[in-house]
Amino acid sequence: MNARRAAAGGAARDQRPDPAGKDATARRAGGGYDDIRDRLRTLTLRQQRFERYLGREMRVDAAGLAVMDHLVANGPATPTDLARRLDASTAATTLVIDRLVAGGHASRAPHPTDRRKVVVSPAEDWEASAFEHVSPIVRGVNEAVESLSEQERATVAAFLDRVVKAYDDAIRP
Amino acid sequence: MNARRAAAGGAARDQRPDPAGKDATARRAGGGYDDIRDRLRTLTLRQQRFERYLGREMRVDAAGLAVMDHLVANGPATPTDLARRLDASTAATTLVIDRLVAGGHASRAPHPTDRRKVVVSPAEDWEASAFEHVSPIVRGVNEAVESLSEQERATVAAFLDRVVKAYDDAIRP
DNA sequence: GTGAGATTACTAATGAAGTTAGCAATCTCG
DNA sequence: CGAGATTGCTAACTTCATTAGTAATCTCAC
Repeated sequence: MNARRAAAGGAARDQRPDPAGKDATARRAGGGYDDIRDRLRTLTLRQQRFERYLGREMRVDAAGLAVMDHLVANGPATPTDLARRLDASTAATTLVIDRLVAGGHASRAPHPTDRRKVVVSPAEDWEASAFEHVSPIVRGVNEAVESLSEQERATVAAFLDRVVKAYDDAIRP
Repeated sequence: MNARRAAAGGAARDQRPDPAGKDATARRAGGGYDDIRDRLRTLTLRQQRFERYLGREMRVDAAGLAVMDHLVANGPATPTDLARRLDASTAATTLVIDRLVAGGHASRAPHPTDRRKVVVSPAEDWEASAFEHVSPIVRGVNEAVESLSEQERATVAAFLDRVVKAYDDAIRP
C-alpha cells in the first residue's frame, strides 16, 4: 500500500512571498511598532521552548510544571485552585497531582479546617533543583535590569504592565 | 468504597508563609530586580492563557496553533520543519497537520522540486479570522509602543533582546 | 439544631494526542 | 549507477484529558 502523492499535480507557491506583509508596513529599524512586537513574540517562543526543556530535565509534564510554578509562587493550594489556574477540570488536576506526588515533587496534606479540602505543597528540594535550571535566566534578566537606569526600569516596568493589560483585556469580550 | 481521608491526621502548614521569600530579598517598589521579573512571569502566564483562549475560539489545539503561528510568520513549510519547530516527532506533526487540514485551517501541496516533500500552507482566511481575536492585543501593544519616546523604544527593544538571549543561553548547557 | 443544596476531591469509562518503530518513495552524491 | 540519507506517513502502544457520577463534608435558611 501507500501510494502517496500519486500525481496530485498543482502549482505550489513560491517560498516566502513576504508572509505577513511586514516589509510594507513597518520594519523601519529602530522604532517601528513591529520591531518590539516581534521581540515580544520571540520572547514567547523562547519561554515556551524553555518550558519544554525544563519539563524534560525535571521529568514533569507541562501541566505539572504549571502547577509547581503556582505552588512555588503562591504557596500551597487546593486542587480546585490549581484546576482554575490550569483552565482544566478537577479530574485532570487530580491526575496531575497524582503524578507530581508519585514523582516526589509535591505532597498532599489535609486542610486544617475544611476536611473536604486537600492542600498541595511543593517538595522541599523542588525550588532548589528547579532554580538550578532557571538560574541562568534569572541571572541574565538581572543583568539586563542592572544595566538600566532607575528611570529606564520604570519605563520597562510600565511598558510590561501595559502589555499584560492588553492580554487581560483581550480575553473577556 | 471510597474511604478517603480516613483520619490521615497531621498538621497542615499555615497558608502562605512568604512562599518564595520575596519580602526579604527585594520588592522595594519601583526599581527592584524582582519587580520586572515578576512582570515578565505574569506576561508569560497571560500569553499562555490567551493561547488556550485562542485555541478554544478557533477550534485548534495548542500544537496546531504553534504550527499556524509558524506558517503565518514564516510562510509555508514542510512537515519536518514544523516538527523541529514543535520539538516533536514527525509522526506527531503529521497528525497535527491532518487535523488542521480537516478543520480547513491549512492545506497540503506537493513541493515543486523535491517530490518527497510536502508544503503546508495556511488557509486564505486564517490570518484574517485569527487577527480578529488578536487585534486587541496588537492594538494594546501598539498603543504602549506609541506612548514611548524614540529612545525609550530603543531601551525596551534592547532589554527584550537581552531577555531573549538569556533564554537562548539557558537551554544549551 | 436540621436538612436541602453547594463544594470538594476523587474514580471510572472513554476519547484524543503523542511516542517509537518501521516502511515506501525520493533525493544526493561518490 | 547505486549505497545511504531524507521525507512523510502508518501502526501499535502509552499517556493524558474529558465527561459523568459519587462519597464526604460544609453552609445556611429555616
